[in-house]
Amino acid sequence: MTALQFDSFQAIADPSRREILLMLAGDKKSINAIAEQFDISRPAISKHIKVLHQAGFITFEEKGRERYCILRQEGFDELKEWINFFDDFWKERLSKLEQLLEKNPDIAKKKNK
Amino acid sequence: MTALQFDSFQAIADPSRREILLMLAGDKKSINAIAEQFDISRPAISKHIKVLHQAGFITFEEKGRERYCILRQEGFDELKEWINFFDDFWKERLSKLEQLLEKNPDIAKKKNK
DNA sequence: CATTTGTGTAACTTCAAAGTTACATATATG
DNA sequence: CATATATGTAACTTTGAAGTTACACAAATG
Repeated sequence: MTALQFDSFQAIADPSRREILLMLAGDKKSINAIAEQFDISRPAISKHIKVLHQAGFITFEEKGRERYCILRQEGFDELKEWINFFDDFWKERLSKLEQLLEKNPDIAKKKNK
Repeated sequence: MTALQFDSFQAIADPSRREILLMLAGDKKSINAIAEQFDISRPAISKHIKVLHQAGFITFEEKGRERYCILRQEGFDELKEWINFFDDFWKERLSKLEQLLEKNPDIAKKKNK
């Protein structure tokens, strides 16, 4: 893989990684516990975990030889802001339309050319 | 490319495609008008547009030989729901903590072991 | 009608993501 | 201490995403 750098958008592009995040919303889990739920090999999961960590979605809690993965709220911030931008865009567009209709109520009446 | 299928998560994983979406938030734009803003070739942009369309982020408005790209609100729904799921998760977690603190106000006091 | 313009796509190349197996290492356990 | 367990990682393979160039074609324009 040689993951140079993963931003949050790339990190969640992979279905397995999204699946892992969902699992961790239930509870923190060890790498092996996560790997058990998948058909792919344990090292493959290990790499996915690494990507999620680099992208800021999870932190670790070492417990002896086990490493527990824990969801990290801040990892979702970039995505949330991105979505919010477009959300605001739609809202603004709607309010502009409403203003327009308020001033020109006749626009609402369908005109055939 | 031979894009088999692109879900919305994969669609926004590419920086150029996110850039295109931002551009379209300003106004609808023809394929060429979009391509002009990028260093990559026009066919490359054409493919990105195709992906964004397949993923539901944009629609087209044909105008003679020009094809205008228009942002489509529904394209963002899947992402929004995904983010909302985790948002709710954090909120619920916070409210549970608050409930706990309300019943056991002494937990808040730092205890050294 | 000939030419220019806007776009789509096929064929190809390159590169990195995602998976694998094999091995290393640290901790836990009998 | 020997073994089992949990994990990381190097080396390698395969696949598909992203880019390119070349070409096709329909619509606009002189």
